[in-house]
Amino acid sequence: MTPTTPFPRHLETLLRSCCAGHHLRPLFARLIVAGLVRHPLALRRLVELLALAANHPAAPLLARPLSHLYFRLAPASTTFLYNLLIRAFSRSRHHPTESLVAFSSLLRHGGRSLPDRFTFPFLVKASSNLNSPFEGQQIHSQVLKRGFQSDVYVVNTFLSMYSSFGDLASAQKLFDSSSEVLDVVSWNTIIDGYVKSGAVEVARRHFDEMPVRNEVSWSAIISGYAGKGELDMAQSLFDRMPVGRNIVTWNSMISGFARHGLLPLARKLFDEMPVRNVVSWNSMVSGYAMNGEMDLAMELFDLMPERDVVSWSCMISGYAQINWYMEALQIFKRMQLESSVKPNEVTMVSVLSACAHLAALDQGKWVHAYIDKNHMTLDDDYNLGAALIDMYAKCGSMETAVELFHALARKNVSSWNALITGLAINGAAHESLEAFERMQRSGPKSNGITFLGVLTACTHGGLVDEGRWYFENMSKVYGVQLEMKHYGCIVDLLGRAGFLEEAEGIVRSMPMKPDVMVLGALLGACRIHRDIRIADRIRCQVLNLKPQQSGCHVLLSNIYAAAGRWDDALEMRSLLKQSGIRKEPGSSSVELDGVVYEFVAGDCPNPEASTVYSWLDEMGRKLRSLGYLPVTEDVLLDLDEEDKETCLSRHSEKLALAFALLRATPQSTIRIVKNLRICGDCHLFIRHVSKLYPQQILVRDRIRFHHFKGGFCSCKDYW
DNA sequence: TACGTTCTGT
Repeated sequence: MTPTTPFPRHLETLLRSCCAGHHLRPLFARLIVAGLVRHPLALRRLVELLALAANHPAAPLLARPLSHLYFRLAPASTTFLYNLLIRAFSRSRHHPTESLVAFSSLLRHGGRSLPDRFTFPFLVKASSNLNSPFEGQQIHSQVLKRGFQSDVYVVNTFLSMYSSFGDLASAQKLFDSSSEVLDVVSWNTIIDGYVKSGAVEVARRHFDEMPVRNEVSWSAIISGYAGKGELDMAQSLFDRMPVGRNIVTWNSMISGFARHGLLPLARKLFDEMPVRNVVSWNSMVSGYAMNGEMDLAMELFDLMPERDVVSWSCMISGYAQINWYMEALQIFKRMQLESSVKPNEVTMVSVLSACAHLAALDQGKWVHAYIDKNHMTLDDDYNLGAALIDMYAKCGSMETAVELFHALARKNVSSWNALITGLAINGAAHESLEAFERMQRSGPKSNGITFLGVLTACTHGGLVDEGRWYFENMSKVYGVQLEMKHYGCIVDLLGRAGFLEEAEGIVRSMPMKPDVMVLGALLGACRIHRDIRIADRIRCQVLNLKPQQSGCHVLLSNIYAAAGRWDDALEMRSLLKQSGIRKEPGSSSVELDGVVYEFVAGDCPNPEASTVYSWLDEMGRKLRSLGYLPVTEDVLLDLDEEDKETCLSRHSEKLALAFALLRATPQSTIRIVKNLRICGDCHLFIRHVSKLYPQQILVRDRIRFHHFKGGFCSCKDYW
């Protein structure tokens, strides 16, 4: 069949007008019936359509059957068509593997068609997307067999591939053995490879040695120094660039300054630069966001002439990082309402994290549906799967989280970690440890975060011996290095269980200086067990901490207050005041019909206030007649008993509970999230309330979950 | 068809 074979006009029109959607299959059927499916015109258009299909939302459904259909026709096709196909799939987020399948089909069935110099770059792109060094090496050996070693395009392609895998040894080997053909792109590629793997000095040696430099060489080495925080060096290279500085070098400098907290310098460059693009704006906005300066970030964001998905993601993750989760979700909402920019995987990870922290299950489910509808993959490098598991776990829907985990095609460390941690915070300590053991047998190697989950499980289950064992064997048996956070966990575990001296011993023998979390865990234990001696002993260390985090000072003050040492308590408070730090106010949130409502202690938003207060008062009376006695010993102000009770009855979690119960249907589950730890009285109160109401009540505090039902709590009153 | 800048979290 040749291009001159007549092709019916109506089929040709159909072929041209067909777009990569569901019409492809019927079109195929008609071509087969007409005996024209191998016609060069049909094949060419077919591959173009496949190329479209590869990025089409329906691609996961279409791409595979279509490509298989295509392979049946393979003997008739040319290298050119194969390359089109390979390129189509190499760009596909969903099926980069199909590229490799197409390649091996070309090798097997290509007949006289052989891979050419254009075949390999696409293949390499696919294998980089797959993060598959093995396939990459296979392809490289094919290249060597077919004598492309003197083609500089092909060489550069593989240099870039090895660099992207972080395999600088192979890259360097190829570089050295290709010295005849190297061009400036080869040099730039290997320089960037070293920069990306953190070896700026090696990159610099190549940079100094290279015969000819272009703008890209300069921006690569500058971004190397800027990214590492060697900003003086970056600046001096930037100042003496012989070829014209371009936007990319300016942007590298801005982001270098910004990500190392030198915001005024970054801003100065940003203001001075002659032309800005969206990346310049994003670098500046993300600099502010990364450093917690969300007001400035927002100010600039609002001024942006155009915003892309990165701009929006910066703002969302920025708010999430300073724990302003409601604001993060609001920005996401704004993104959907006022822009045509589509969220990507990174956006979704940040949004899910915000939903998780707010226990905003309805919104989390919406995001899940969106991810499915847009065929985002759950097991890629962004760990969307882990983010979803984490979201469901933190919303108390552990069953869904577990189902999701099992449904994941590829499970990596993050997915296992999300499962283990999820089970741990939901009080399923044994299941969590079982999951960990399964992971050892048949899963990926565990990392530091895995052990945070394991130790958390032990803490919440009161499994002191197990916790000790895992802590002691973490590095010996599992080869995972102990970090500050693990010390925090073990101190919490031992302290909570009453082994305060042992916990204190660990704090004293730590190889690093204990941080807020570690000392806070010990102080928390002192508070639970009313141990004022240890609190006194570590008081100095606490006061030496950077005062930014008020948590420890507040805890100390509370410990003194609980022991009746009001003077010491006041001293702590005034210390806090002097340094201008404010205690993080207790707040709780609850989601109803997809809307998150937030409550601060003693302050219920109108118009519900009076109903909420009278419900609480009435409930307090009712419960007291059923045996509930307010736990006033945790009230840390110097008040008389009655005032203490009033103070308790306005705690934020009680306000949220009242608000939710007043509106909820009997079938609903009430999810309350508190930013601090639930207090003893609220815990007791809610346990009693759960006897009177059919709804399942979940309270997630800073530490863990409490599932209340029928007068009991899943934590068995141990927390 | 190959090289440089911006966004994830546990």
